[in-house]
Amino acid sequence: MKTLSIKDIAVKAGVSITTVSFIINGKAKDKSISEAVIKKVEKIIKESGYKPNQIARSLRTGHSNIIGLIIEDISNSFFSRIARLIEDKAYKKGYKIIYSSTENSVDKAKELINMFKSRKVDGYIISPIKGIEEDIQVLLTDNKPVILFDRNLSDIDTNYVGSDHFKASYQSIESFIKKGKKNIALVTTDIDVEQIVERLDGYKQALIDNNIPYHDDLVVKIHFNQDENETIEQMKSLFRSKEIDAVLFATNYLAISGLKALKQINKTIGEDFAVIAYDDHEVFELHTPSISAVQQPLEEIAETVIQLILSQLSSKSKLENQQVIISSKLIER
Amino acid sequence: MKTLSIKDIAVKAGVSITTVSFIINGKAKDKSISEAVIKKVEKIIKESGYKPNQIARSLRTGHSNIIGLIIEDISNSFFSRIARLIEDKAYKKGYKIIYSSTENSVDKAKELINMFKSRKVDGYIISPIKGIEEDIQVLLTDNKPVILFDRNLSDIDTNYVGSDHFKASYQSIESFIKKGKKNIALVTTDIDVEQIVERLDGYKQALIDNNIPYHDDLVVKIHFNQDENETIEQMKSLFRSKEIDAVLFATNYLAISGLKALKQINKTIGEDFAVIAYDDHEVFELHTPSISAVQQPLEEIAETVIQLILSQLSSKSKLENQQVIISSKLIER
DNA sequence: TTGAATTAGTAAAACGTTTTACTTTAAAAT
DNA sequence: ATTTTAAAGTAAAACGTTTTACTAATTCAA
Repeated sequence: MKTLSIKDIAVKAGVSITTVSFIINGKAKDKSISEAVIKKVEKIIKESGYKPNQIARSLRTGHSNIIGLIIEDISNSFFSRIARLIEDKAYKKGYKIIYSSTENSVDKAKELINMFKSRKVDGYIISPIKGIEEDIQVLLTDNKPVILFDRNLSDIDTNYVGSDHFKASYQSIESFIKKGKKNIALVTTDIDVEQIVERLDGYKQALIDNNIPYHDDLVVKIHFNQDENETIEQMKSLFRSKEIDAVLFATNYLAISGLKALKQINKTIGEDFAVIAYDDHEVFELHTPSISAVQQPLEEIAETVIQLILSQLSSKSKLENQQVIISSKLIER
Repeated sequence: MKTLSIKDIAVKAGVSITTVSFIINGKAKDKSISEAVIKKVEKIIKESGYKPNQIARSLRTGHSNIIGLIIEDISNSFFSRIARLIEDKAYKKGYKIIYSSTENSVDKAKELINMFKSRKVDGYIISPIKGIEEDIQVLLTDNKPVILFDRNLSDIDTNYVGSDHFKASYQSIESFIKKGKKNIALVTTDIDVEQIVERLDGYKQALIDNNIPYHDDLVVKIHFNQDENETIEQMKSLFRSKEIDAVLFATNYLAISGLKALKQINKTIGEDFAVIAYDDHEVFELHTPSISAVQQPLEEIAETVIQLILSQLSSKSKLENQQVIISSKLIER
């Protein structure tokens, strides 16, 4: 069964393609198509189950009602939750989301942007990595709405939604210090993205402000994408060799690996060993003892992102760029 | 800056559009375009950064190199992990994935199928729900490759990849029985999908085969999409009111809620109260005590799905439908 | 009663590709 | 010296829409 085209409908209704198109797009009134014709055509459309070919439509109009979402890794719960929220909200406004993971590869990120571009997505929501500034700039000069989230790119002047990573990190370390911790470690990753750097800066600054010397060897940078077992080994050696009494994990998956490491060396979390994870995760609430975590307000972030992009999409004139910083919450458990 | 079209390239190179098209599509040799022209055109393409408009391409060719993936909920780690694996593998073969969540709504699922259809995706990977049989059948009569996974639809004759839910459930219950458990509960959901039904059947059959009477009130069906707190309350009343010594959770998110419930009523898992979760999750490994789980072989499932769909896509003739059942593993912790 | 305005609708161009069927020139075969 | 074949390339149709500019018929105004 050949799929129906607008032409088939036109023929069946005995009117022109133009007329059908006007009716489909709600412009019938405007273009003075009679009520009778409208009814007749609509009936035929309903009965036949005709659905306009969006590809043809996009080719003609230049837009797609699709928003591209580029994230680091959909299997990371932070991103998958954000993605779900964004998808939900976009869907309600008639937009679809295509998403794809960069896995922190600059090449893949560039490729994704190109793919989205050649598929004529209407806007971009990107959790960016360094090295794609140029590509994003091209989108901007092309007048495409771009919203960065989670991480900012300082060289790029566009919209950004994120939380205050510096502050959250700073406060986490301060909470350790208030509890009398002295040897506070930071386990982070080696990827060079603003949000990770800020977490490191917050760590450093909190130490300095509290007259605790900063020791390079208390900061472990785990190679992104490395095998988890290796990560666990690295952490075990950190936890064993140093007199650490507290550790901040800069991402939730690092914290999870960290918990595994601690379990393996039978080190218990408690009075003399405190832990905070960045980005909450179900594991932390259920862990015994439960684990404190920096909780980013996912719902708010998603809401802001989608609201920003939709207002860009609907406004004909270029809106002013906005930087929205939403506070994180330290959930002490 | 207007975006470049194939025509711009043709003009710049002083050749016809046809020639450029042949070169782009690697048909230059075939169509006897001289080496010199090929080189020249390729150089211009490289320098100008021209990327073919995929929309126009799709309109003309009728395919998109996009595979649609329809799942229940991307924020569920089972699905997000599968999605990531599928995306990865598809990507390597030059296919992109568009995914979207149904949230177990028949209407949304139908809408998604329609959206994918009107966007001319080349194939469909669907974790289906009851009520969309007709829509899937339409895809099939339309000769589109469809792979169902995780759950099968018995009315539909197409490809399916999944694990043996009946068996895994059966074995889980048997393992309880071997440990001397007598009052074994099942916490499941009320959604009417084959995979959930099979888990219930496995539970029942294992009891029967071991001469343990089946009690209706040991099976709790949690309403899908209901607020988690309500779920937790329901579970608390189950765990408190009955003399239960073991419980199988039919999904990982139910198990997580269950663990929260247990924590709230201070019931500890151990000698006289055993737990198994269906679908593994990081929580279970790290929980104290760690929680046994039925582990579906995600990698294998993803691999099989993608391999099936790719072979369908590349073969001109209709291939025979395959039902691939991959065994799950009960991880005893 | 004529010209203007309104109503109801349509023909055809355009979006950017791919692909079929064709042309022209040169080389090879007879 | 003619015909055949091969090499190198191109014109134009087609994919399914949207949209602009148009026509024809009717009504209205003066």
